[in-house]
Amino acid sequence: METTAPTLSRKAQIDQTATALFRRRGYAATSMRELAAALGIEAGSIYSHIRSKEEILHRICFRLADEFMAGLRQATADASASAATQLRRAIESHVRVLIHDADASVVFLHEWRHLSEPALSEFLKLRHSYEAAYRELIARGVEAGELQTPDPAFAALTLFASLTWLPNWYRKDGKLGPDQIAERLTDQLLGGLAK
Amino acid sequence: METTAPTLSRKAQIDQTATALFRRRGYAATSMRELAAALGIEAGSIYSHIRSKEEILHRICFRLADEFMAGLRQATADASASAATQLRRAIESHVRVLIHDADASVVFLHEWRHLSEPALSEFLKLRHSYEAAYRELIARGVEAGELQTPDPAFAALTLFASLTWLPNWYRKDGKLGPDQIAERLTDQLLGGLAK
DNA sequence: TATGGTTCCTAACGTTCGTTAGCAAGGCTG
DNA sequence: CAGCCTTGCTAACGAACGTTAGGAACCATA
Repeated sequence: METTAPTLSRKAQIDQTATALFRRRGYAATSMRELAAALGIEAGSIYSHIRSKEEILHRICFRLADEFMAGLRQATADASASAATQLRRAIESHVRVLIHDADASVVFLHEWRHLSEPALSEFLKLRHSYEAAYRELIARGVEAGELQTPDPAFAALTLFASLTWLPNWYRKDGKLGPDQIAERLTDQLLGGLAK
Repeated sequence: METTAPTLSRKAQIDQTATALFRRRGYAATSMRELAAALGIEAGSIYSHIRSKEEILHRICFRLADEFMAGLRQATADASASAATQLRRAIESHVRVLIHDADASVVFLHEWRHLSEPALSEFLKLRHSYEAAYRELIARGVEAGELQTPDPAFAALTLFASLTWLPNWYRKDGKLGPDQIAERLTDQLLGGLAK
């Protein structure tokens, strides 16, 4: 099981370096020669490991989509938990992914538009279903009286906004951990919260 | 006064078309030939009106910075108003700019990083002072007991997040106007609000 | 009727882009 | 030791990039 890891090693290294560059400079403004220089090799050499520049972006975006989706599924797996609890768990999971994979998350959030079809449509479908699940979670919580908010749709928007903005200010050495951030978000945006 | 308007007409048209393209495809991914095609002319012709591609971006970013700054100054001009009232007015003004100049706002929010020095540093300084003013406004409101929030710094972050996210969902034909959005933001993010 | 400003064209410049072909060195596995 | 896989190189391809030069209409004002 450890024997296949070195096989993907260089490719994973390319993904990781590209992720950092895509985040800092943007996908379109990052050239393959820049990426190669950051890796200490020549531009042509990259193509021994990947098929195209967009393939890297594709891999980043869909890997993160998988991580976010998996977190959501896990958070909502326990059907006996209240909607508010499921929501808080989902937010916690989302924040954890954002923090643990910060560079890739930013690429996922902002560079997906440079995907070409049909990957673009597939990506947008995933994103839509993810957001819809959150909206439904909030609606169920409000309906059950576990959450209070004057406008559920508006609360959902504010929630996504805060989650998307998080990588802009989060510092690893800050005083807030994932759980505390998730708690604050839930409290601040959704009034009460039933355990 | 109307005679100088036609003089700038073509240049303004270039700015406007470029703004829409920069928003949809990103600055780096938008070519001068694309921009020319959208204008119905050849690429070289653009340079009768502008000096460089970056000059367009520069003009967009700093024009919006001016608009946001002017709104903030106006909202805080009345020193006799409470901090909470000044904050609500500032948010209202910000939302109004976002909605009225949606394309340019998105470019302002996301494409500024493609500015080169020294414009980049100048831009960041403006942005920092703008955010600092909001943080101070919130702090003053909390100190005066007009606003309630468990964590003022966190509330400021959530506020900027919601404002930045707004162009992503706002539709002109939606049911919420600028004032209602500003009111909801203030209420949702800052507990009570003294008139 | 001359002049100057605005507008746009064609043609091309030098550079950079993503990508490919062909080859070679090194290491692991049979 | 043979073969394969990984890794990287040099050199170059065609395309696209931002930008410039030089010229030509058009339209206003003097």
